[in-house]
Amino acid sequence: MAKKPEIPHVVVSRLPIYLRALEHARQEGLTCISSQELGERLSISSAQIRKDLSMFGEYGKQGRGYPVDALIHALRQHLHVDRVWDVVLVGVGDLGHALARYKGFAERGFRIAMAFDKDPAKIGTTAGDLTVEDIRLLARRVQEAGIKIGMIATPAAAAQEVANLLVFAGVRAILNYAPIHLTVPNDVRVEYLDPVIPLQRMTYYL
Amino acid sequence: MAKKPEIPHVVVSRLPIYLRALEHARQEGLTCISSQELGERLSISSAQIRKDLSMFGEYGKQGRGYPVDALIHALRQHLHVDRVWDVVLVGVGDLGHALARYKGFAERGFRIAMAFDKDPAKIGTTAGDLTVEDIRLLARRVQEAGIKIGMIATPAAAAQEVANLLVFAGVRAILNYAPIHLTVPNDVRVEYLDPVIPLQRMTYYL
DNA sequence: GCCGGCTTGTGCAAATTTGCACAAGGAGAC
DNA sequence: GTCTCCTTGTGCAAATTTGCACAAGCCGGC
Repeated sequence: MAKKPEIPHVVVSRLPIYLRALEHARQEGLTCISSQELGERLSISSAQIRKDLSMFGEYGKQGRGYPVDALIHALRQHLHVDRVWDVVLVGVGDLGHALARYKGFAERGFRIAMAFDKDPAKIGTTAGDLTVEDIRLLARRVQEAGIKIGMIATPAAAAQEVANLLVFAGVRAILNYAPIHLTVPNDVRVEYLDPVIPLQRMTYYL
Repeated sequence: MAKKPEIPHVVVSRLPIYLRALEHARQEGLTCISSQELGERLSISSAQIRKDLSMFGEYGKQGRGYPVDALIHALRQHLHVDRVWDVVLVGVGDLGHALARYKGFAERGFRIAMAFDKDPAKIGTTAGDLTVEDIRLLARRVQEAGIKIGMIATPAAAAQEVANLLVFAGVRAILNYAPIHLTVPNDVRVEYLDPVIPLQRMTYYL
């Protein structure tokens, strides 16, 4: 299943956006949606959407558009979110707490299964419905649970070290809230969510 | 000052990343850094970095690299973060609180100047060092203060309405944490920070 | 002053990504 | 059944983005 060569990453990166929009459309009661309608909702050209979706199969019906339910199902399969992924959270400050309590993860296929911190004052306290554990236990706990996804919500100074630990524990995908670039092995993916970066991208145009 | 035609957005979008890395380098005491060194730190090719930077002027010195201080200064100017931007926060739930208390904004040129919510139970309470105000006062307050940047941390259902309100109040750049695409006029920029999107981008490869 | 070692800035080519435009095909009206 | 309307999937061309490779240039050592 060599996927990278087949599907360019730009396309993959748009799929979750399509999925989210389709789920909104379904909630509105739509059963079928055209690439044009979807494109207008997302400010993406309809040709782009058709070409992207055609890489995974012919889900559309000429004259009607795409059946919403079937397409949601197909996208979930391709994105591997037709299951629930356990996630490990590291760093339980303000942001970590907000993440632990955020309902949006569970609704869309992710479950924060464990939370770690290195501050003794935090260990043993609760975050959402989790008990914060000692980061020294992370490797074993994550390994045993087979968790593949980590979220880093620590200060920048600790982030690289935490990343190393996560990789060591078997994590293959990291969502990094800390404002720093992480260096990881090639087979580990990182996505960044430093809020200042998008702000600075916008001020360029102001 | 027609900037869009001159500098492609892909380039602009990398500048804040460079800036952040340069600030880290400076903290380490580096006064000069080569495109290769910077590229290795960011997993970006050195040619890419040289080409990006060359669009703004010739800051580099052959044989040595780029002077860190001068380049930071120049990037800040081009990104318009050589000043402090006031930001208005809408939605003071868990996430909104975390944002209001986050120190990283102030350190890098942004100040959350006001916070609004529509829940009467929250209005008047504090978030960080702000007092939460009634969203019905938003338009006037934001307009008077001349605030151009907004952050939306409300549930998805309210986000579009809030965006409309912000635009009406004169906001020209929106950072949207709600998991929904926003439709705004062409001269308004939006950046998205729904954490589930990057997670789903990564599970494709797991 | 001259030489060797690095690094920049950039012309050019390759690769990737987007968008146009249309043949093919399904659905409903009558 | 036939006709009309609408939308998909895609070949091809255009536009954008990346990367190579090298001349030009600065620095420190001798």
